[in-house]
Formats: sequence, C-alpha cells, structure tokens
Amino acid sequence: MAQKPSIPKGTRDFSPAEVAKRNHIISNIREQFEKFGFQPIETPSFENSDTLMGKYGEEGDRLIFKILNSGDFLQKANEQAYSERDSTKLTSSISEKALRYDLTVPFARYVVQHRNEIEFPFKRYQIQPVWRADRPQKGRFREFFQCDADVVGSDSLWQEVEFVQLYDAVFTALGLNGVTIKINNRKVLSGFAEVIGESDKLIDFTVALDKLDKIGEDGVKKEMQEKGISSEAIEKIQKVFGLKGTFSEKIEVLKDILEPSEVGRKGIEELEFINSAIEELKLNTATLDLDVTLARGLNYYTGAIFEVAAPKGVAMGSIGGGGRYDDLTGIFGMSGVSGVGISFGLDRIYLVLEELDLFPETVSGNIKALFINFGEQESLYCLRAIKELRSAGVAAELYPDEAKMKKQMNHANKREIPFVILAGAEEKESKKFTLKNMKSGEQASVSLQELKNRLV
RNA sequence: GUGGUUGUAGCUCAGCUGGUUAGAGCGCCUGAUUGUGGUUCAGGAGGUCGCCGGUUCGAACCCGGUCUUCCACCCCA
Repeated sequence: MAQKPSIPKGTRDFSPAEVAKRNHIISNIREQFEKFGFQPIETPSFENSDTLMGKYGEEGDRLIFKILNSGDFLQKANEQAYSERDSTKLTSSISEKALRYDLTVPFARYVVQHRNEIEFPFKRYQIQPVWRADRPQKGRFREFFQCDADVVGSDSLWQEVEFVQLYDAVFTALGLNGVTIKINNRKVLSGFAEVIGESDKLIDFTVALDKLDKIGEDGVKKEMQEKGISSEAIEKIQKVFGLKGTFSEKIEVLKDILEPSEVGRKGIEELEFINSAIEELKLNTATLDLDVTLARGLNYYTGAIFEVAAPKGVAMGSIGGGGRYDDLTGIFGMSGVSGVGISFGLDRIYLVLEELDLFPETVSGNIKALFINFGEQESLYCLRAIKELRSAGVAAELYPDEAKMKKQMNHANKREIPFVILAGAEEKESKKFTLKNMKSGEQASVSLQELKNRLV
C-alpha cells in the first residue's frame, strides 16, 4: 500500500451490515409516510446557487457547499472582488451551483416550478442526502440523510395533528419508545417579544431562550441583556423560565403572560387545538410536550415548531424537527401558500437505535444457505436445487471454487450464513442433500422437497 | 468560523526523562484434520509510528505546519 486512500471529513462508508440497518429505518419511515398519504419526489443533489443562498441566514450561507464553475473559472472571476479578497462577492462570480443544504427549500422551488401540475393540498415525502460544510461532531456529518414529509396548500391545523401522529407512528414502528415530541409556536414567541416591547429583537430573544436547558436561567438572561434587552423587560416574562407541569398547566400560565398580545393568544389557541386533538386520539409510545424554549429552526417558521428528542438517557441532539411556514414559496414568487412539514434525521436515529440495541436481528440481508462446491458435476446438481430454492424465495448460493471443505465451511461461518448444504457424489447419486444447521451443528439427509420446506 | 483533543500492525491499545533489529491481545494465513466451521495446539505473515518539514550524533517520543478523529462554542438533523 503506497498511500492509504481516504474519504473527506464528515463523510462515511457504509458496510453491508450498516446499509441493511439504514434500509430498515428508511423502509419503516417510507411505509408510514405512504400510509399517511404522502407521495415521493426527488430533486437534484445540486441546485442553482441563487435558489439556496440567502434562505438559511448568514450562518447557513457559510455552510453551503459551493461548486466551482467548470472550465477556466478564473477568466470570468470578478477582479475587483478578487483583489479586495472579498470572498462573498468573488464566490458568486466563480460558482453558480451548490449542493443542497436541506430538502425544504428545494421542495419550495419544486412547488413553484410545477405549480400547474400539482393538485393541492400537495403531500410529498423526500428521502435524500443533504450536505453541510459544518465541523463534524457526534451525530453531525457533512453528508447526511433527511427524510422529510411536508404538506403545502392547507392552513388546517389538522395537518399539525397528523404530523404529531406520524412521528409517533414512525418511532413506534422502529421500536424506539419514549421519544418526546416537543412543540412550540412561533406566535407564542412573537407574543413574548411583544409583551416585553422588544418585537424587533425577536430572533436574538428566541435564540437566547432556546439555550435555557443548556446555560440555565441566568445564562439566558445574561445573553438577552448582552443583546440589548432590558432587565425590566425580561422581568415581565419571568414566569416563562419556571414553566412546569402538564401541557394544560403550562398553557394556563402562558395565557396569563400573553393576555396583552393578540398574536400570542392566537399561538396559544393553536397549541390548545393540537393538544386536545392528540389527547383525544392518543399516541402509542411518544409523548407530546409543550416547550416554549423551542426556537430552533429556520427563519421561516411562522406557526408550529416541532423537535423530537431521543428517549431520556440517550445523549443525542434532536432526531427530528419541523414546523409551519406560512409563506415558504413566497421567496420564489408564489405567495399565499401555507406549508407545514417534519423531518427525520436518519443518521441520528441510527445512532440511537444502535445505542439502545433496537435493530432486529433479521435485518442482516444475508443469504439463508450456502452450497459446498465439490466439483463440476456436483455443482450442476447443486445449481439446479439453488434455482428452485430461489424461485421459492430462498436466498442461496454455491461456493464458487472447488476449495477445501475447511475453507468453504469457514466462509459460511464468517458470513454467518445459517445453513450449509453438502451435496457431493454420494448425495447426487441418491438424489439427496445434506443440510447442516450452522448454529446447532445438526445435520440431516433430505430430499429437494424437504430442503425447500425447511428453508422457506 | 473560534478553542481544545486524537492519530503506533486489519482492530483495540502498550511503548520509561529522545538511545540498537517498535511490542501485546484479538484478527488473518498455513498445518495437526485429503466430506465438516465455531474449541484446542504448533508455526507464519503483517508497521515509511497520519503526512511534510525542523531541532539533535540520534526522533514513535521534542518543535512548527498540515490532514484526520472526537469535544466545546456558533449553528444544526
């Protein structure tokens, strides 16, 4: 080996076993998506830069992977920007394409572009990789999969109710019990800012509030003050910091705080609607919890905000998120279309399932039986049986070379193939097969019919 | 983008204040066993000590840079 090859930072190779486990998660998610009436679409891995740039805030722009123009890109480079070392300006003159950063913005682009072919409300799901030029950490990669389901063209709050149930359905199907679906509402956050008279500092305010469980009450207040929010203002929403109890108990406290704010009252109304519907319909294994500190997410959320936390005791960032955005397609010139959607973080769900040992053994994707190769004549005899087994739905194969028995048995053992079939001259003569169970070591002489019966 | 951390055999890791031919366990290969794997025993292969440069008589070890890993911040799935 001259020089070890490698892959870029934050990317990964997947072994057969890993792919099988990932497929197990994806197929569960897909199955639930379809059960809930979502239809799949796919979009290109890269988009025109102006489709993506400016949609995720300044931080987002930095994290978008840009694709260099083909050909002699420096010929057309903006000379002034180059000589001034103005990267932002230079970038637009040497790169016009970028890898997609999430699935929501490309979806909005898709909706606008295909508006005349789409029947609204349109429910689509999309399972594809996205790329972010972020620094990798645990559960954070530069290439990862998102599994999104969104509805556009419906203002109905029943959609939010459906999404809560969808989260519950997927995590229940995966055997991941005890996840918490945290919900908040942007209108409640706006209400807070309004009540304290700092509506123009809404973003700073919510970003600080979001860190409550991380840096504590004092830390949040300190950060708010640093952003220019007065302590008198913060005092007005003091009760927010100590919010406890059930969903309804929290709502009662919020009603009190947000009484003066119309938008705040609207937010509470929406939360109550969703909660009472869920209480009526019941969730299988998940819990719906009101978390007013939840402010994550993209600048475009206008109503509900969702985030899913792994079961207690698992150290992992959120494994899903989503929300309502009233005018997502507006950025592409099509206003008045409301959308709401959620996302599943495949790679993080994988890590959580792995940590809790929740992958069923059956996901291996392995063959059921290996035929030992005894030579040309015997192989043909085996291949005839293999053909029949396969059409009966049994995955089986013949060891390709006439190697030593020990080597062939060892191969079956290493691949954890549950059955080995020995069919040499003797078996061929008597039209039998020797079936060996690799786990128990038992073996039996059986007919082809019996072989099929035992392996199907 | 900021600060820190990690890198020695396929894997997990030892390697004294810099000092001859860099070690272990597991794995791998061969044989004991020419139609029986997982156990045992005997033997064997495998390393430019992440990469580049510097200090030194001498560097896996010290210094600088770079890449990578993981962590915190920012932000986020």
